[in-house]
Amino acid sequence: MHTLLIIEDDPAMLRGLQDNFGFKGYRVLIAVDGEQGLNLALDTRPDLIILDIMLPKINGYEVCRLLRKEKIETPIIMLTAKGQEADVVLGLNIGADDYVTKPFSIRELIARVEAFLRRRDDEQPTEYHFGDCHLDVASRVFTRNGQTVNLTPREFEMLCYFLERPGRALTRDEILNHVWGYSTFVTSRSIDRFVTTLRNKIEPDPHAPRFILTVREIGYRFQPE
Amino acid sequence: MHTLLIIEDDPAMLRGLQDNFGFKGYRVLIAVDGEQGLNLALDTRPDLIILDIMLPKINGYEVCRLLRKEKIETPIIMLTAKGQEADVVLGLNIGADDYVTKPFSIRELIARVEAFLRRRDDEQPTEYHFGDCHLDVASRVFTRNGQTVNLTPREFEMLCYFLERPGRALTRDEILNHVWGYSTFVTSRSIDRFVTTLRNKIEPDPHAPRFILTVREIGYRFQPE
DNA sequence: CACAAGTGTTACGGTTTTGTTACCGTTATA
DNA sequence: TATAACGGTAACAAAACCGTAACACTTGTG
Repeated sequence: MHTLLIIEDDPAMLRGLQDNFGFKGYRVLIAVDGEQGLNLALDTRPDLIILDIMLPKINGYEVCRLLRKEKIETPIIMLTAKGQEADVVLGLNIGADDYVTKPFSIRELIARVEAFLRRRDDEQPTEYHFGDCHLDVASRVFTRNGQTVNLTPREFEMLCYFLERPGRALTRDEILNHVWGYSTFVTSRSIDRFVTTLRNKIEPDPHAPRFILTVREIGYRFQPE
Repeated sequence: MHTLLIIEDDPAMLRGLQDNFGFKGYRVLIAVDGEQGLNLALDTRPDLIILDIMLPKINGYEVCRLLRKEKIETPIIMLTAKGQEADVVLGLNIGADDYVTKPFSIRELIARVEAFLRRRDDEQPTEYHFGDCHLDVASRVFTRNGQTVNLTPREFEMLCYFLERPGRALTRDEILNHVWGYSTFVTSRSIDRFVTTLRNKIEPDPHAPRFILTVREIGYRFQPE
């Protein structure tokens, strides 16, 4: 499931977008001003951001610029009012990926959103290989040496999360947020436990891990081949 | 040959559409108000619906919504007058597949219609085999070992849905949306119940399922051979 | 009307999964 | 080397999850 962040202060517009995308099966997060939007984007790392330009507190351009400054590369579609063509150019320079001019057809917006996500999905494969392991996200099947090995839901999510970010040290907080969700009260020690069980299932030698490496004081890092 | 249903009250427009699509070799059904259109759609199950928004008796939005509520997944292309779009369409979860804004070029409309029909034809096989089972979608007949076995409507829809997406883990929400429709309040536990009865009808050993596999926390997966 | 078939909910029970805790070895630091 | 912080892991209790039988409700039919 994809997560969208919509940053928009007009209640009617917001409601419409929220309903339509919700109906389409997206998880929709909303923010009604720039500051809130910025924080939410940083915390939750949505798959795509729909960003109005006219916003209280921090305007859309600024939000966009700050996000890019933080190396957030999430696709951003900006909503511009009619006649702001010059702004469009500005927006694209700032790092937005696309813009849609109000009033727009919801179909068109949905089409563009889906185009981005499809592209992203193509880039982010639904299959991963490492060692003698193979993980198919769509069918949720994990095999090792051709034998399917059962991963529990948590284990599966965690492995996916690692595989999506190979080579990066992931903090326990990041892992918690992505695997457990944004509002749990789970101890970070639980992560360690799951890492152990995961290692038992995927590592050639679980006591001398080769794929899931510990980063002391930080968390873990998935090291491809 | 494909059947089109055109729901449109303006005689001139209707005439034009009817002629053009007739000329292109489609079977064209027409309705001049929402009520008639709705009934015709339910009775005849056309391959695609062209639906005007401004209609006597029941307006286009409502027709669209009611059709979706009845789990009719026929592609619907809506004809909107200029300026009707953003606000109204945004606020409603109507479920149309495409919009064309009047005035439009008939060529464009034809192109879109054909795009939908082509896509649909590519996607939809009408027969499936697995194990000693055979399902014929068109005639709605299911046989096992040559013996026809009665599937209830719900069971049938669900099996079809599984067969259309072999090997993929389907979430309960996806199943609900496709088998029960988009606006029901059916508990996802009901899915489980139907899976049980389906398994009893199609599995060699219902207690150790081979085709309909459980994907914990997610839903089910149909595993071909 | 009685009856049968289909559908959706509920509740029970077995199984799996999950989160915490405690104990222990390892590592960084003074 | 002593100490403290940190991560690995076994064990356990609680929770979540799914299969399924039982029941109630609706609808269609003779």
